[in-house]
Amino acid sequence: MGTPLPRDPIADAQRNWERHGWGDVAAPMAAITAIMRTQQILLARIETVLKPFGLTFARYELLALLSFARSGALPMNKASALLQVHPTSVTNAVDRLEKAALVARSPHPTDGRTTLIELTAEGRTIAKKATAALNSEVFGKSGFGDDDVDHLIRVLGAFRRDAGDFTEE
Amino acid sequence: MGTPLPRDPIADAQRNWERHGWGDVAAPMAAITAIMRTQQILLARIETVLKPFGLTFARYELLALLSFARSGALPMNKASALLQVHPTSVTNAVDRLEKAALVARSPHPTDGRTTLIELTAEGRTIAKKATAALNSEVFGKSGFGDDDVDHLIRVLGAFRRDAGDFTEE
DNA sequence: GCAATATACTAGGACATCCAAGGGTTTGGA
DNA sequence: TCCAAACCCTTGGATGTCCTAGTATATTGC
Repeated sequence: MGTPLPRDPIADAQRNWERHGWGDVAAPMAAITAIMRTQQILLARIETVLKPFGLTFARYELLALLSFARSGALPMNKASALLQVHPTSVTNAVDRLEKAALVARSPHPTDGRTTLIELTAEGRTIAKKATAALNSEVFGKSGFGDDDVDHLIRVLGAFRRDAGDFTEE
Repeated sequence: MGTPLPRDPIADAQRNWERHGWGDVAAPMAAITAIMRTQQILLARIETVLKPFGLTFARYELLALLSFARSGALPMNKASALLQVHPTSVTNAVDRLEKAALVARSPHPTDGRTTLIELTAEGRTIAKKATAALNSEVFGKSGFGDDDVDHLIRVLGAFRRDAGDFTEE
């Protein structure tokens, strides 16, 4: 946080790994560490853009997901699966979004265990505005070249598939 | 969390973006979302490997950093800068590592504002063992091909530089 | 049909991250 | 010299993530 470092700390770490005889895994270590740090930077940008809307990334993701659902509503367990987060994280996000009147809980018509989450009118409006802001301020200014974007999607997609996120494609 | 999805949720999101007329930023959105999810998967793997050592990734990073320091000690603000996290996060990590007797705080010899963090003998031992475990269980099995690793390092390195992480190189 | 198993959500706890503020130490300009 | 500004660390608060249990509802199998 703060001023730029004179040198890339991850490149330094990679050199340290090599110097200690772990040259065979130094590069993957550096790549993985770079992914962790890049995520941190991107998350900070996203949170900055969402803050004026009273949203965090976790809450925005849920809103965006709901806004694309055919019926406009989803069971919590479905949201948990699609967002790939723990069910309790969804409960947490829904609690806060409900308090902000952006979503509403309703009982599932046939399964008493299930709770449906539904966008309110205001939730839909906020979702649309927040998406527009993210598109113009973050996704539209990622700094990645088109080729790099394609490469990232392909490589990370294969990684996620191998990790068990999904099966097809 | 749990069973694989039948389809890639990020690819679905990308299609939704395109369907709503945001085709110009759909690909970067997908790439960024993939980075977020990949980080989540990698972090989970890392935490699993570190758990037997009583470490989290944040604490491990600090131990590893100290183990490469010439003097074996670093000021907290230096650690904060190199790890690229908020100073309070370092305070938090040091508190817990100190409680586990893996590091020790000591006053800076000439600057009364600064606190030095130093590895204990046990801290050094644990750091070495944890590094070996991560090397064999995570970095050595990343699933990324050599070319992909090089590409990630290069592309994410440029991104981090542009984001202001560091200057040279 | 009823008990055993499985599923869905929530409550409580451990950790991590950041921000805002506060108290102590140094530095630097008037 | 001396006080304001800058710097360093810690505390307290808000969020998010996960895990472990616990409660309620469904489904399955005998």
